[in-house]
Amino acid sequence: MKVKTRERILSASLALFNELGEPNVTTLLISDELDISPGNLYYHFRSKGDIVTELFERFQDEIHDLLAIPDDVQVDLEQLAFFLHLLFESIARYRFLYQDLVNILSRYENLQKAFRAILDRKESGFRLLCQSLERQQLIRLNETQTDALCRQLTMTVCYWSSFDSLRDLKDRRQANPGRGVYQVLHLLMPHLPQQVQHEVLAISQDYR
Amino acid sequence: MKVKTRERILSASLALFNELGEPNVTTLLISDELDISPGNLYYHFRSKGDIVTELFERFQDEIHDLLAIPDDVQVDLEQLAFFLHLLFESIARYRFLYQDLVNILSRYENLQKAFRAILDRKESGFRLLCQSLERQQLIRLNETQTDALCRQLTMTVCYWSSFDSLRDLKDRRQANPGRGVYQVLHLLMPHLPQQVQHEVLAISQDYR
DNA sequence: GTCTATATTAAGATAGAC
DNA sequence: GTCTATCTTAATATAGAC
Repeated sequence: MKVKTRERILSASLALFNELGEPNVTTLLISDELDISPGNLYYHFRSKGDIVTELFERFQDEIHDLLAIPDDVQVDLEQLAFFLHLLFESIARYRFLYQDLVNILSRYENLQKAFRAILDRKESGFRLLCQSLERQQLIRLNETQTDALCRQLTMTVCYWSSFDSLRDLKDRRQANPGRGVYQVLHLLMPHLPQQVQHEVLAISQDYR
Repeated sequence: MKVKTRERILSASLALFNELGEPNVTTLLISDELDISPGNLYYHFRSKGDIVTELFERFQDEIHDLLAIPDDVQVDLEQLAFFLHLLFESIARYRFLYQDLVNILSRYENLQKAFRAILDRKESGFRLLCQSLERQQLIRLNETQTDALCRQLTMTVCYWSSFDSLRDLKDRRQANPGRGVYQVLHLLMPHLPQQVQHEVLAISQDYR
């Protein structure tokens, strides 16, 4: 017994949730997957909701660390792309949350407030990053534009992977965070000066 | 018995699906709402899936008509905004489909192909509209930009209303298509020449 | 900590009377 | 067309032995 059962339950649940969708995964399926009894599973978690909640908390911690952006951050475009990559990866690791968001938040009401806080945190993060680009004269936005852009960015990181996975719902094992980075960079592109656009275009091709 | 029961079932189901989420609505709840027996409901529809499928087909018809855009369409920006408004309204009327998309498509596999076709149709529609704007010199896009933009537009009309409704999950009765139009117009904005931007900004304020 | 067996609940669906 | 009564299935969860 190298890895504790509790931990194995969490990791198997996460894999199954992502692959099949959380509502389609029963506690029986999870215990089957691990070759343990359903009773054993319920010894470690008092309910399926507790598993979901604990996974959510781990996601929350990850995202919290990632979005701890200092007010005076200086990022170049390469670093920005890398940040986006990490963000899309985090979200992809817990993509089951996003794929049936309304359903999950309505069945596990305890997650609603925290989830909204994550969205707010994302939008604030994008705002800081835009400001950093502005300080470097890499971008020029008025307030209205910033609002719309940051909201659009927040929505895109939320839903891109779900949208992308509609192409083939068969193969849900993998997600491709690179395509998301590509898409987001193209959201910024039209706001950049000509020569910077070419630079970003080159970066975006790498992520494609 | 003015309105036929079958029709009443469809319309009550749609309302409940949109408000509570399709997975949270049981056949019993639907029949309760209409003060008919569950047996009666099953006389009219052989399964809950049949109700979902029929509602989907109505949505499909609506969207099909709306997206029947001629190749050589000429639209000004006002008309474009109005088109977006109609599109967001159609989607809002059947928003239950989008709010738990992965879940619904995985449980009703018969809808997958048709749903993907709708997405393709949307993207093609946006492509035609972009081309129309280009012919009028209102916008200037290369091929890469057009691809990224049309994909972004498609994703936005899909998920905007879900995203917007995360603000307050309590009140799911209403959706506000105007905010979506605003958001989409701001996606186009940076691609437009200065003076046109002001015009679109004014239009977008009306929809806010 | 883990198992087997079982209770509980609820949803989807059907049968047969009216 | 509509009702009542009931069946079937399956998921969440618990009890008690090992």
